[in-house]
Amino acid sequence: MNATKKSPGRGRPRGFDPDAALGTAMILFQQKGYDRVGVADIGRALGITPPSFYNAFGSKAALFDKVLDRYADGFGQFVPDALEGGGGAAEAVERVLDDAARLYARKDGIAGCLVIDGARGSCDPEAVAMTARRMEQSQAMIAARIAQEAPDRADRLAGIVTTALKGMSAAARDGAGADELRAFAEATAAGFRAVLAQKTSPAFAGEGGTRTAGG
Amino acid sequence: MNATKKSPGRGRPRGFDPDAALGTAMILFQQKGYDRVGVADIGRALGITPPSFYNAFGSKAALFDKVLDRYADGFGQFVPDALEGGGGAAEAVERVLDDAARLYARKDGIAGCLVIDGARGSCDPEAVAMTARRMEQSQAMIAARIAQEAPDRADRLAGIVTTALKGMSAAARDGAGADELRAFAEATAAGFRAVLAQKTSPAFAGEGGTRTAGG
DNA sequence: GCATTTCTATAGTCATCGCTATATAAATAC
DNA sequence: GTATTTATATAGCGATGACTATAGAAATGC
Repeated sequence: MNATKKSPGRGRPRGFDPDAALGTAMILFQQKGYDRVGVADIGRALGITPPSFYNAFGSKAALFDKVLDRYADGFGQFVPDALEGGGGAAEAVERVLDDAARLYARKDGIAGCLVIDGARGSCDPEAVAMTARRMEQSQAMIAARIAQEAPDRADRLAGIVTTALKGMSAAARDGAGADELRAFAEATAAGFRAVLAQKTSPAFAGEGGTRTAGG
Repeated sequence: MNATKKSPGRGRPRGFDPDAALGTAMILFQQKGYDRVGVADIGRALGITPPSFYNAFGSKAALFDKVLDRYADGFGQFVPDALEGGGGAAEAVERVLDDAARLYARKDGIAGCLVIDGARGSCDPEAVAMTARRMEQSQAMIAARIAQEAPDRADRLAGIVTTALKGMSAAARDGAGADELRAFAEATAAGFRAVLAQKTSPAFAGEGGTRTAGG
């Protein structure tokens, strides 16, 4: 069942380190996205051939799943860290956005968030579902923090934050620099603070906004 | 050179309408994204076979290019329309964001923006470049409007708007409803207004922000 | 040494996809 | 009518990608 198990002693030992391979694969997935990384690419980067790959990881999708776990425990940890940093919900959200601005900016060919954009538009529905599940978890964490101050609007307010993160991830992948991302984070944080301070807003009151709805 | 030309009279007439086919293809590309739409899918939807497809459009990428043009003249027209609607730059941007919130919400299986996400993560660099070019044009339009009030910060402020649009497009594709998108648009518009009102902000003053930069 | 276990390399399978070679059908020009 | 032009259908090409069948190499247990 469990792939990437440690070699227990008997049999020919592995010619590569599966744990280090996860890091290599993560870089590839972040640089190119799920579909554009082939098993042959990974094999070339690791110096192994397909049978070794499948013996260690089971499938490309299973490797991606493990990479996502590793990503959540490492790079993605900035979200819970920022949320738990003290202050009010507005300060917590501001930290999340500001950290994302710094972390999403391109560095060594890597930009944006693997969970948000690693499988966006992918032809493999399995990979898409894997990222979607993680994204829901992140949004739930953000909502839980906001719920401490605005329990009835927590989901809606958390949606604002995750939508902002998606925008920053896409913009970073499209070439936006750290300064540009920080400007967006600052604006969004200010907007979030304003919306949080409102008791209710037109957008929270159901369908009728200030403008007429078009076709 | 010019594909999708009108049949001038001589020769066997077309068994389908290339102009209507553009609309069908646009729907497919919006629903599934560039990579997940095969030439066979389009042929099936149009009731034609590959030779007819290639005779009419030249290639899948060329068809996508035409679809993007049609999209910009139709659906995408809301951006210049909203920008020219009068009022200040803040009001113009608010209209852009609010219209995007309404238009990006899922309807008949279509969500988000074809230019922003139609070829995101695609394996075909040609398709990616086509969307990137259009995105730059849209950002330039937004920047031109903002430059009427803040010429020295127009590009940076326009980047805030396009990043917000990318977030809304991604969120819509991920399942966000119109209400959720409108809440984000409202927050972003408020934040944009606040940043626009500032003479300068930390994010515009170069590298040093309010928080220490980490690795 | 010998059997067992595990990993590895070569080579290839199978499906998919963008695209095309060939021949045929349906229109106009004369 | 015949020639010309254009679009069509059948069938298949060439490349790619995920994955595997087979056999051989390198470790341990006895």
